[in-house]
Amino acid sequence: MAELRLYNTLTRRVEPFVPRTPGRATMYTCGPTVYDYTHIGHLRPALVSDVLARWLRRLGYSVLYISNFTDIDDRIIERAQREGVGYRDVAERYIADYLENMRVLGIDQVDRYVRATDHIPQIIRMIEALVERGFAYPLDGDVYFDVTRDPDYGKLSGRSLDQMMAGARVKVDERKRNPMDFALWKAAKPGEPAWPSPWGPGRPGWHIECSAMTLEYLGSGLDIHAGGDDLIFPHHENEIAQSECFTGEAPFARYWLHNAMVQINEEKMSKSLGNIVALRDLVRRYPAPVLRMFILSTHYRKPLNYSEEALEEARRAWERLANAREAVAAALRAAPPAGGPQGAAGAPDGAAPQPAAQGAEELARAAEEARAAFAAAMNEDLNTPLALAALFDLARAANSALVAPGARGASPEALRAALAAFDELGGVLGLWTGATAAPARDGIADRLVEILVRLRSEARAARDWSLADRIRDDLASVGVVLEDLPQGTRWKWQA
RNA sequence: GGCGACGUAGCCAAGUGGCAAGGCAGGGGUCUGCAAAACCCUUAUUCGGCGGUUCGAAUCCGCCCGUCGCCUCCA
Repeated sequence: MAELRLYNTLTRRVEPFVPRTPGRATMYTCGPTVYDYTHIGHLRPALVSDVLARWLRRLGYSVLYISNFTDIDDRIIERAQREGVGYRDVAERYIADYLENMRVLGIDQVDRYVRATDHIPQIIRMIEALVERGFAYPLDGDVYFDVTRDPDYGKLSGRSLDQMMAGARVKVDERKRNPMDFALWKAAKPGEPAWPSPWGPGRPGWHIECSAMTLEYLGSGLDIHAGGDDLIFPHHENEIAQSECFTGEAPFARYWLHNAMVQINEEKMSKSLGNIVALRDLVRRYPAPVLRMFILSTHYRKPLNYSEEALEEARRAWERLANAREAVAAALRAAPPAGGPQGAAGAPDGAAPQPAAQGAEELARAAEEARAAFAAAMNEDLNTPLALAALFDLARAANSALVAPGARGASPEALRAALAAFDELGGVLGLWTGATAAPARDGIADRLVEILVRLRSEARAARDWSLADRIRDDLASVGVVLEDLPQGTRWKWQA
């Protein structure tokens, strides 16, 4: 199998993934600052990392994946003061919102979520060491990192200190040694949450918590550090500077992965622009796989424009895959035991050596080709749009086999191979989480639908088309879709 | 002003030197009581524009046009 290759922001190239320790992969993905509801922009890095972790695990890596919440920050404090509640209340509220959205979306690869405020001692120790070694300096209760002490400063974002100074558009704090020095520790103003420190009561600066937590759990030289590309500068640049100066080792992280922004009306979606689409609203309107499909339909390093039309298109595209998968599963359920043990759907190795029909061989081969194409796409910098194309090709092959003349297109063996490919490949992308095209197995609503479907079948048998159509239309109005097949009527809930 | 990314059919989107994947939408056909789903055929002589390199470029180089992002909190 071809090796995994990833685009590394640090080198600006796609390069082979060679982990620090063979067979093991460590990941850290920057999570949100929790001061407002999670929006679709936050979903992209979380989902890309989720799929990356799934793929690494499928490739056989032992993965340790950490993500974080920045739960102390100026905006959290502002919000808490505005609402008259504690900063912790604000953070907890939005952490809960984030986690609930991740749960619904099947984003479940993170081994451990960590919080800045749970690592204050580590952060303080790190700052102390940086001060002792002359990389940082206290100033009126703050502590700043001296960027001129890091000769490599700017290597991630590809800019030099000179350029930054020249292009600086911010009014500089005159007290700092250099305009680009950034805060490691911020002194508390009266009434603000604070932790005791050698420099007086205060709180961590924005970047230090990620360095402290990354080093705490994954150590220096971790494999993959990911996040949105708006974090390249200053957040990740500063993480690198403070971490490498602290440990004396480089690289702090071997591969830096950055996803492009989610846009809306060709403009970045962000809280400051006030154009966010909250996930909590979106997940009520679209099944998880559709939302995953929407994100994964564009390569992670290209901007993704959000629109209702794009979401509807993703819904239809996903339905095509789900329909094909369900058709294969249904055919397998209806298939004769075929000499294999118990021959039920999903029965392992029912390898009865029977001469496969021509079409069946084609389907089995299509399943193999889908696996190969999918793997090749994923290995080439997580090319999920191309990986999806492999699934669409499989869907066409499966559908064709199922309508082949004489029904000779699909042996149980071939069907099992196709279903396994659908499940495994689609599973890497999380396309079968939550809602499926298959009717649920229980629930009073389902049973009532089944009663109506049976009544309609009787009406059809009696050639009472007006009654049959009325039942179908009425069911459609409550979200039930009917399909009359030669074998009988199939129904499902509208995705 | 500095740094960077991108510009492929009606729309979305792969493809980074050898005759332009896939999806959605559209058109024609098959199947169906009708519909849905599905299948078959069809929809870019052309890849923002202009030059250049090459036997050959969407793919490499230069310039131009356009869009977006970062440089300040941001996934």
